[in-house]
Amino acid sequence: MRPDTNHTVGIVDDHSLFARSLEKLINSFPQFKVIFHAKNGLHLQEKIEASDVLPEIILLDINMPVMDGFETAEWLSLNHPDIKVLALSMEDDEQTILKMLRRGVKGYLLKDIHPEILNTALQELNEKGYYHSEKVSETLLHSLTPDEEGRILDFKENELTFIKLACSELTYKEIAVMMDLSPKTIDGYRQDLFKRLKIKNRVGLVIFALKKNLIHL
Amino acid sequence: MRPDTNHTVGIVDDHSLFARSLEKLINSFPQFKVIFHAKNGLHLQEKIEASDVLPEIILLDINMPVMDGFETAEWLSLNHPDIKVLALSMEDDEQTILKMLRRGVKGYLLKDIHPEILNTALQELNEKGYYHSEKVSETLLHSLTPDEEGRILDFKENELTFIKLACSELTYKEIAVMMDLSPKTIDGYRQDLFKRLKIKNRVGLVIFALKKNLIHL
DNA sequence: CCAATAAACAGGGAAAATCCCCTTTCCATA
DNA sequence: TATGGAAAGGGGATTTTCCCTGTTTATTGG
Repeated sequence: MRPDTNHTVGIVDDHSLFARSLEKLINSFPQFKVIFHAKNGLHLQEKIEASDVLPEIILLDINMPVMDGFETAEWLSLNHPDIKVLALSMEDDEQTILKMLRRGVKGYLLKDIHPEILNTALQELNEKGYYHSEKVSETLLHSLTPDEEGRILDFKENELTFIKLACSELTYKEIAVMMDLSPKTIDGYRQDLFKRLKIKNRVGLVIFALKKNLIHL
Repeated sequence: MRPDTNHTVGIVDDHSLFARSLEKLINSFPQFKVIFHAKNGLHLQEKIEASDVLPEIILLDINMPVMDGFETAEWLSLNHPDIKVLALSMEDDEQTILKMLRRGVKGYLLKDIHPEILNTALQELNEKGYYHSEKVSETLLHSLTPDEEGRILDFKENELTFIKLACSELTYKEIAVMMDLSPKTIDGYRQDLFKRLKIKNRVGLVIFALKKNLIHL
């Protein structure tokens, strides 16, 4: 751990006025310093690939043209998994939050930001590696309880991989090979999921997975 | 046709500053008058369902929290098909434009709006019932030519219905019944599409349909 | 520690659905 | 009349789906 000063922050936000005031706010915190702006995901990629000094934290707006927050978060988690992403967004609906969390985002803030909250969030991101507001924790909890149709959405790791693979043109046999399991085991997963999720066939599974953001197109 | 004055316009737009300047601009046109604002789709529903004097035209922002432009357009086309919707959006990518057009939007404007263009658009909406910028016409044309993978995306009506039904939990037999065709004909559609679209199975079709926005979740 | 229980994993077998290649019929229309 | 598309069909291979059984591997309570 290094001294608690001069942690670097990047901002990706479409609304330039808002972004600028954010920057001022952040720079007023002694430990943090904004090192760059980007107005969308593409712009961010360029900036990151150009410079060699990377920010430790990135504030990421979800609503952006060109390359939105979801795509950007995905790219960051793949290419720079060590950068902690704090998502900013107007929407506080469960789906959106889950979508971002699944893409490896480390924190989530609604956009009407109080200085103290932002400060707390940045602090916790640094110290604990994540920040969860009550709203987010609530969502996490909620996602583990039955959905509107009374289905349990708590999947085991293997089930989740199966679902993802089933949402492709792969055959069940091929899925079995990929997961290094017997085709019969795969069939077990399938049958169990169909029953639990009350779906009739593989198309149903694909649709379910998409609706619940278990997979992305 | 009634005299060319005082056509009513509704605005649905998140960015309140922008929306307000839009309103001023529109009210400066002699023939048009803004009768209400809504800050998102839900808000719009309430306003529409409350009042009985409906706008003839609605300017609809695509990027909105809570209930976005796509959903809103869908709702409007189902519940108020006679209201002409002019979509406003930052993004000018083909997919987005097509998505809105498929939802019955009558015109599409990029958001950096020149007063004359807006005026033209409103005029044409009233006179011809639609407004197409060069960009949109271009997109329409483009959508009928082969896609990135060299596939032809020009579907006949029956094929389109088949695709949509195939993206559900229905069986091919059931689809045949619904479309009042022999199962063998359906099988013909299936086989032909698989070949043309270079896909392996029904899941592939679902994914294709979603990517091309032929269906919505 | 051991038995009871649960779970993940694997198999057999059969019916249904999907997938594929090919032919025939019908009909519009150039 | 010829051409081409849409609809319908035959027949067979493959895959999916379903139900039931059995084995192995934790896990937990006594």
